[in-house]
Amino acid sequence: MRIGELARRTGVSERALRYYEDQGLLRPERRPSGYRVYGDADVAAVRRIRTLLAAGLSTAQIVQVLPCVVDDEGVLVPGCPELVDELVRQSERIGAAIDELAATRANLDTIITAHRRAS
DNA sequence: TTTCTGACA
DNA sequence: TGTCAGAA
Repeated sequence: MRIGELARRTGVSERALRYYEDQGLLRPERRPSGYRVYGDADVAAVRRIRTLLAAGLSTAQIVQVLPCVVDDEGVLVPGCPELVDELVRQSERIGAAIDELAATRANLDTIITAHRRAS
């Protein structure tokens, strides 16, 4: 199928699909016309890419992760142990970011409260 | 009509 | 990522 159909079947824009290729996430074949040709497997691949992206992984990480991830009714099961290691660190960084934001909000709320009481 | 590449009031 | 241009 060409990019238009893949876009419809995955709900991902053609622009994004070309971007994924630039990042090495997808490697469609090329027709002599230059048109990209995708296989049915790419529909699943795009879905995996989307969920990985939604999990906060960078395209660079996904390039390495993709080959070691296995299907399972929508849930992605990482196959490589090295990968799990990196994902754990990724999760820890998110946790740290959440803590920092919470602290920032606490400070902000203190200021807001002070303003209201002064008004 | 569809897709391609490159570029950005 | 959207979107527009200019070409195939």
